[in-house]
Amino acid sequence: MREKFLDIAPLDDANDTPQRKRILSIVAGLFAERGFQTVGLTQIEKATGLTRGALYHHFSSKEELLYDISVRYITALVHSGRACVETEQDATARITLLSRDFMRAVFVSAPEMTVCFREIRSLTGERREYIVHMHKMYEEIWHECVQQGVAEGVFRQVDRLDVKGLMGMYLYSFLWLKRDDPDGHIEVADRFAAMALRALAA
Amino acid sequence: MREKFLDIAPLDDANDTPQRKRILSIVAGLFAERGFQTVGLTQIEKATGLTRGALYHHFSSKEELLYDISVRYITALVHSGRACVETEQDATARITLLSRDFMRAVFVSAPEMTVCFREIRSLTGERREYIVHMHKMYEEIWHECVQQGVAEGVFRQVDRLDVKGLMGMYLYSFLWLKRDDPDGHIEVADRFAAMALRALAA
DNA sequence: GAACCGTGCGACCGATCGGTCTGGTTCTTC
DNA sequence: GAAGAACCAGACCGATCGGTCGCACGGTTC
Repeated sequence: MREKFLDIAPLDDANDTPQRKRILSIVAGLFAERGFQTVGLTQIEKATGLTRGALYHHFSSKEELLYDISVRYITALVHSGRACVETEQDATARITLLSRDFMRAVFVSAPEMTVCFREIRSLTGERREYIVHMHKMYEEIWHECVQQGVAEGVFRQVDRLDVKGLMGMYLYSFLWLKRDDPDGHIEVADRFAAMALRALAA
Repeated sequence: MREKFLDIAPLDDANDTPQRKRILSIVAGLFAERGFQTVGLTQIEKATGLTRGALYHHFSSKEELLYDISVRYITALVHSGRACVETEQDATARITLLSRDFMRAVFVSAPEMTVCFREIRSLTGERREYIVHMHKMYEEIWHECVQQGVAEGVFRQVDRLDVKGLMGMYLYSFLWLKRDDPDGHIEVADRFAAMALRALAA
């Protein structure tokens, strides 16, 4: 599946300059707060302190900005999700760790996550397909974790619908998670993990 | 709280003509599919078969279209939610009925629900406040149901965070619920109710 | 000092945006 | 038959949209 998307730059971020990163971070905040379509290039100019020419020196289109923000976030999430699965052995511990990892991602990358999940429709063609694909990849990580628990006998019979329910519980958090409490997301993660484990228990 | 918003028309839909309803339904589909900001008046003209003058005869602005779609959906949802609570006696039955009612709303009013939950940011001033207020009202219905279960002793100690988790599980469904299966949402509702009851059980 | 290059400036482009306005037609209701 | 609601046709408004282009500045390299 990956080779299908090889021509969508950038799949690696080796060509990331500090300036590019700075722009992406600022623009992620704008897109998250006001929405991709609402934010005009004039606002981006003001927020970054750069003019149009300078912006188009770093990026080839407004959509590329959106894609770069999204692809960096979702790729990092999938990678850290896989790392969680490899770290822990039994299904219960894996779910707990995945829970913490996701809430941490929501906490530290709230704007990027908001943009990545709410503005997919503004992407077109292969770029959109790839982000959708990565979303599915992440859900797959949870699905496999849950199925492992079923195989171990600690979870009841569970299918994709139950996993959708879990994902919803977690995803919705980007709309209400408090940003001022530096440890709040850990408590949320543990409470949600407890709910998930109760809902899945054999 | 209600009197605060009395000057936002329309709070009752007595002045709803068939044509207004037709326009709102079509536009809800457009907004849900492509987003409020993306859809221009030219597209609305094409989709409704009306010209600009005719549209502005029925509505005073594009934002009013968005508000009318949202307020009708969320008001109906809160009303039917309250009816669910009044119909059933014990907390378990109430949750089960609320679950069915919500999934039915997602099924029959998917575009309106999508618009109401995803395009709030494009509303301004009191209109936005009112829709946000109604969202809280709906969450309050669930919260009270859950607290009743706690008081009855059938649920464990539960707070707002757990309710947020439940709401997320349900809300997310508008993104993946199948529209072709006429009874699919009932199965989803019952499965989700079962998950909720497991997660809340004492 | 000439050539080059990464970076940035800002005027400018055609297209489209939401919204207004004039003028006229058809239909129902009193 | 007067009134008025519903609607059509479409020119027009100022503003803004995403994007392009030619040029300038400061360093490096030869």
